[in-house]
Amino acid sequence: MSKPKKTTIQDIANYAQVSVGTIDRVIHNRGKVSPIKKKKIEEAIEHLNFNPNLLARTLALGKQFFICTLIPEAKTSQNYWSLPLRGVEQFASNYKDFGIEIEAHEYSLFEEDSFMEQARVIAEKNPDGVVLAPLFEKESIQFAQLLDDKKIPYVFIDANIPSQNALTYIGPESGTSGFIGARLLNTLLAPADNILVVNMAKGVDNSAHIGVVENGFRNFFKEHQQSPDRKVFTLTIPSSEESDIARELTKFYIKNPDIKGVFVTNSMASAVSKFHRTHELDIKLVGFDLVESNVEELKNGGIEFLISQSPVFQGKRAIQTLFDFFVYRKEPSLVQYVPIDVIMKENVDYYINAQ
Amino acid sequence: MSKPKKTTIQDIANYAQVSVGTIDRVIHNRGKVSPIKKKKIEEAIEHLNFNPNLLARTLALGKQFFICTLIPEAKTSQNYWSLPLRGVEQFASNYKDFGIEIEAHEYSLFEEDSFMEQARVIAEKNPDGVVLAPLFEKESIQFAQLLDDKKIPYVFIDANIPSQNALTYIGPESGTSGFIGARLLNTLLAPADNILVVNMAKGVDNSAHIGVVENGFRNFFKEHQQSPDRKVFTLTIPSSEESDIARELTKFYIKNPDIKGVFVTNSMASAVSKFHRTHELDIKLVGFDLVESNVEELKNGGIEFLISQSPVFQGKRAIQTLFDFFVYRKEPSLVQYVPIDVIMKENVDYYINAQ
DNA sequence: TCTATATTTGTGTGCGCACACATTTAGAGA
DNA sequence: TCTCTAAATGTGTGCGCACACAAATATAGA
Repeated sequence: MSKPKKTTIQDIANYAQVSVGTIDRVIHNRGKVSPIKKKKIEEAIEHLNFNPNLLARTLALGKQFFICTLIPEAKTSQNYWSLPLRGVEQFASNYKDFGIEIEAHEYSLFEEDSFMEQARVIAEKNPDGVVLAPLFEKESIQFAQLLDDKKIPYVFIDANIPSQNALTYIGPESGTSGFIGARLLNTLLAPADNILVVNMAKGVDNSAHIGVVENGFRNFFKEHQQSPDRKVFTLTIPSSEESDIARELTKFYIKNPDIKGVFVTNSMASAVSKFHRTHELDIKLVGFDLVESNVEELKNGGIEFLISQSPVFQGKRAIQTLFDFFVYRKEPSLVQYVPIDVIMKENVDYYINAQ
Repeated sequence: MSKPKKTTIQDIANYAQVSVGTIDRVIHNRGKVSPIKKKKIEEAIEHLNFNPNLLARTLALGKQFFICTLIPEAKTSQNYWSLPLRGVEQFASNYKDFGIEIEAHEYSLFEEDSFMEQARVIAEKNPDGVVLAPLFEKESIQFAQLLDDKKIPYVFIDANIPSQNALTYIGPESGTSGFIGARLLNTLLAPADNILVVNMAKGVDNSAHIGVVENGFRNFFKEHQQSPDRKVFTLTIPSSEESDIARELTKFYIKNPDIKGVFVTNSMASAVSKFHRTHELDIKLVGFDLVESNVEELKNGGIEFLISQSPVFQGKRAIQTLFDFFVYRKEPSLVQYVPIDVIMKENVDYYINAQ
């Protein structure tokens, strides 16, 4: 086996004729070093292509990084929000010897208070970093500012609030998700078929990104010539209970019996699909996220396409970004868009297995 | 910051009242240890939940892992085969301090000899592991058996030869790729539209996986009711030169002017697209791989869908599998299918950026 | 010129583990 | 009971680095 021995601090010391202590000083910019030796050392580093061994460094430092996550609760492993968490844990377990410690906190998507409470708990713990899914806009801004004050770096995942000072945003470009949804639905429909967009949110006002998705969806139809007969409706349901959804859909479809395609802007498309099947409605459906119930409906044909936004990857990347920031002092780019996957019956299993 | 100190060998030593040397013996199963102490130590390990610190272990061992890759040449960074290589290098650079060393070897997709020659070179170097894209079936089997003899573990990527003893196969389930291609093309066409499958290979006989893709494609139409008027043709072109392709297509389209959709089973869909555009043919096109020329045609509308098989991920995973095998003695599963991504104009940029 | 004090540089220890080697203990033979 | 050897266990060193502390050198003040 070829052994191209890595160059070590000691090699630099020999080459530059100084002791390792001095080298340490120039590497970390601490203490005083005479300009002459400093230059000599820098040359040696350059010449011998020295890169500190991260293992040895980490071992010597013995630092611990304590990171808290604050994302919606995932009651079962099939829930969407278990996926980013899985990514987080995957990375953390790979790097546990580097001293990464994760503490997961959850909030309810339907209770702003639960968000605030967990935010407070986290703030008291003074973590080294925070991973945040800022789905409640107002409360998230408050929390972000608190973290700013405490100089605790945080990253947003899944939804972005560009006005804040997050280290980075990792997630989809929401508008494009909507746009792609429109494109997919459009391939399934005749030119004049009517379309319905279904939003589910307690108050869309405090979850701006849903609006962004719908805008993206509508933009597709603005950009592409449409039959003047086609209409695109919106229905907002302030709940994600199946019974509520069924009631609102019934009400809507009675008034508008000619809907041929539906786009659901959150991960509850399965509820709509079940309604369609129950009432034997032949309506094409496009939704979001590979949660179990959606996958089931995808496989039985109730949903045509699901859009997935690399949830596991988001979690993984979030921790990695913080890790690189702590260990390498690497400043991430402000926005890290993730792949927007198009999932259908035929490729769904590969996604589930690969995560 | 909370500091849940990891338990170390020394902790075990104190708890079990033995020296670290003895613990080392039971952990690595070397030397003799009295049953009594052995049991005590095992209990301590269990009780204190001891996991050896991988950093310290790696540092102490100072081992180097030398891995060779043998995949088709990528003349430019835009070539498909630069992507798995990128994955390989990404992983290797992340883990360089763990002693991973990569040497990349290439062969020409049109010269079996170049494959054999590089195989020989690699064999002489006695690497610790090999990553192989076995696109020439006969030669790959030869090489695989040579590696078997030398007890050098190897992994297949992108294409599989199940009869061999590869540590694992990492890549798509090729049949499904074809099936998905069919599904996508089908959504774009009217029920009776005729379809053409284009293969490009010097000899399809020595590249079995192309046949598998086409079979998958045709299976879709067997499984789904078709108009009896629809015909699915196959055209095999023994070259990937644009001029050859144009000539063969001309010949074919003159005889069969009613083709409405084309499926190209390798990464050369762009050549077909250019032909279509030149001759103002309105034919829907589905192909493989995010190579630059394909992306261009995708964006200008000449290609409707591209199927991508996580090329970067494949490379990354290949090295990771070998690494885990060496370091943790982890036996991978025989087959690791990767996601089959559906790419269209709207989401293509996110893929390119995310890799 | 000789202290007293900055300034600059060098040395030693530990991080957690693997491994060679030293030391102790148990068992066999006389 | 004593010696000799094998079995069992303990100790010391190094991996490459960070950091506290010790040592050496330069500078200023008298």
